[in-house]
Amino acid sequence: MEGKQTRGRQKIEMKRIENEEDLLVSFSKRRSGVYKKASEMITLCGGEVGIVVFSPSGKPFSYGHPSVDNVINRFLDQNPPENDDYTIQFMEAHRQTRISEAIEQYNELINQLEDVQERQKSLLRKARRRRNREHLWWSAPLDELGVDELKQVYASSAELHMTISNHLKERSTDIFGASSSGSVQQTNPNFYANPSGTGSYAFPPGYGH
Amino acid sequence: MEGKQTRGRQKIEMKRIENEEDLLVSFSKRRSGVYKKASEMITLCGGEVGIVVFSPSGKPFSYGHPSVDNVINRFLDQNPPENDDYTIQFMEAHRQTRISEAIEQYNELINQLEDVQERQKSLLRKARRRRNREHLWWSAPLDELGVDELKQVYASSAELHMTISNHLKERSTDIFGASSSGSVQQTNPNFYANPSGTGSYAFPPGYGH
DNA sequence: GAATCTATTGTTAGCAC
DNA sequence: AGTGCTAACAATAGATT
Repeated sequence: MEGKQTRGRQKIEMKRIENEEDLLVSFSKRRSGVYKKASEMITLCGGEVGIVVFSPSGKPFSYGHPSVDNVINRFLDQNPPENDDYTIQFMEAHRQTRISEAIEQYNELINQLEDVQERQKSLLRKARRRRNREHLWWSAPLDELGVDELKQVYASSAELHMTISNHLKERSTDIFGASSSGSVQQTNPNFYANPSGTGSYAFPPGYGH
Repeated sequence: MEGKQTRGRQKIEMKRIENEEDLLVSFSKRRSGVYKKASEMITLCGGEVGIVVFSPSGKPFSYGHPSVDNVINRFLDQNPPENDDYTIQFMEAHRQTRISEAIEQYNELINQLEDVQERQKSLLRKARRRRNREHLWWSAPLDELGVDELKQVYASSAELHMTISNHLKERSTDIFGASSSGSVQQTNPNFYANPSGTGSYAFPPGYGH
């Protein structure tokens, strides 16, 4: 019999927990703690919150009110990251690039296709998160483009057409009159983008707002 | 002189704070508290975290390690929402729709253009969040499509071409031989999507994982 | 491993700046 | 709108079941 039943809460150093087992337990507890804090905040003060957590082993968890997706989408909607934008680049590429150059870039892209295959699968999954109400997003810019830009996009759309045509030809289909026929044009689903930007780091473990 | 300098922390009911001023202070403090808890969790246990908060007044805040965007993107990447997907719909629309029907739908869309103008601006902002490495996302599906699907997309790309052509014509440009010339085709940037899905609610204020 | 316990550390309501 | 104070609450490390 000791004087006390437990040692109670012990002070711990704010550094990574060495013991892997303690670490896992602590992670689970503290994750719940974070959720609870967030929940209390919303209950007391209103507003919305979305939390995404990856465990040390990479397993994803989330909490949100009204829902994670809801809050995240609202956030992304309000935070156009900067100019590392797909659409901006799409438009800029066409603003600054002649058609012939665009075709060149397109050809480069085709050569890179295999290299980015894995990445594209990821992107496809990302594309999946678009909601019903988000249809037409890439047609929206049309109304905001000037005539010159429209011309460029026009050329680009032709490239898309051509790309698909090539896809079809490569699969040896003859739907459009084998490989000849008339109206196929130069096509590109998209143009060029940066080498692969380094993620912009924002907040270190030290916290702020 | 009172016996005590302050009343210290008081117990409060877990319901929305009535006094608006107290509410704002509490929100600010508790938001910091949530950040700190998350920060400690990451420091102690590793892993990643992203938190997005909207204040009662709608102002956005965020905290994340390594960065909000980084974690959010990783999360979205691992959580393909379901089948409310833009790309899936895009593909499905072309899988299930004849070309003539697609054109019909396209015409409907044109008529709806003004109605969805505001929404499109939002979508444009969303599109902006695409990163450099995410270029080509909408060409990615090409490799995963069957021949029949490709044919549909081919028709769709033609519609896009036509759409742009119309845009140009409406602006009375004569770049492509005025309004006649040869290679313009039916075009549609995209097809149809659902009326405007209701957001899927996931987590009520009660928390879980 | 997840739930429970408890002494102890950590968080924060109310108030003032 | 954020910071500092301090007493009173609340979260949790370590141990147990």
